[in-house]
Amino acid sequence: MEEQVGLWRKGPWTAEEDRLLIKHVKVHGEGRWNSVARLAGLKRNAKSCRLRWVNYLRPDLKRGKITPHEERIILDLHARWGNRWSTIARSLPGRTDNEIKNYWRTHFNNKGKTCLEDSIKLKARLLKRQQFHQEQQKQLQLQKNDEDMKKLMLLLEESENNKLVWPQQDMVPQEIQNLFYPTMFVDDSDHQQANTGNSMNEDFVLWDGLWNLENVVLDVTTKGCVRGLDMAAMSYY
DNA sequence: AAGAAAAACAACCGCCGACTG
DNA sequence: GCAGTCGGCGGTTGTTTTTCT
Repeated sequence: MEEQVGLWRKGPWTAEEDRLLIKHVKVHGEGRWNSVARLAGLKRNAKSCRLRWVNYLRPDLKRGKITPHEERIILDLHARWGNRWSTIARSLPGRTDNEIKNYWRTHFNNKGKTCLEDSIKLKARLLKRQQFHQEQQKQLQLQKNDEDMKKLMLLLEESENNKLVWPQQDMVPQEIQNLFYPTMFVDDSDHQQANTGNSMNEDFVLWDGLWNLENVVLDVTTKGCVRGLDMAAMSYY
């Protein structure tokens, strides 16, 4: 058995190896990884075959970046479970334990770095994100202004054609009111939506909280380290 | 534009628990 | 009860890609 170990191929998988493994699993299903190599004609050991399938070839895997929503789940579950990556992965369909583990290590595991390094990097990252955020807001506002102006021109044109007059403000159509006095018509339901609604609003709420965190974090990092999840979470933002 | 540093990704290793003969 | 096998998990390392200076 020992002499066979030397025969196992190592290193990156080739497209042909992937094809053989996929074909084998399609026919025989997952499991019995020890026989996979023999049956599929692969020079890979059981562990390597399983890992390749689980982490890369499985059809239900989700590709692409970890979303902010997934990130929050990871943070939350890591606070609860610690490094139990497979447990965390079960709450994120399409994501593997390996992926989550790598993501955590890259973004949150700052062991061994000094507080000064943390604070400098944090500051730079915050500034960058803040600039990006402001730029995004500016673009949105410009776009909205443009649309509003078009709407307004249309309505005015319509009014002129129909010779409409609005002698009192309460007779002004709601659309026109909104264009002129948008802030006057924000009601509570809007705020509730901001707290519980779509991801866009959720992100704004999150950002607001995070910008406020900046001072706290920088203050803390000058006095000493914050340990555990909080520091990890903050250091990312 | 180029080199350095950081981030992201892929894969291996050792350990452990469950299962089986 | 025990040894061997298998599958799964978490830690770690190596490689590639992206970003920064």
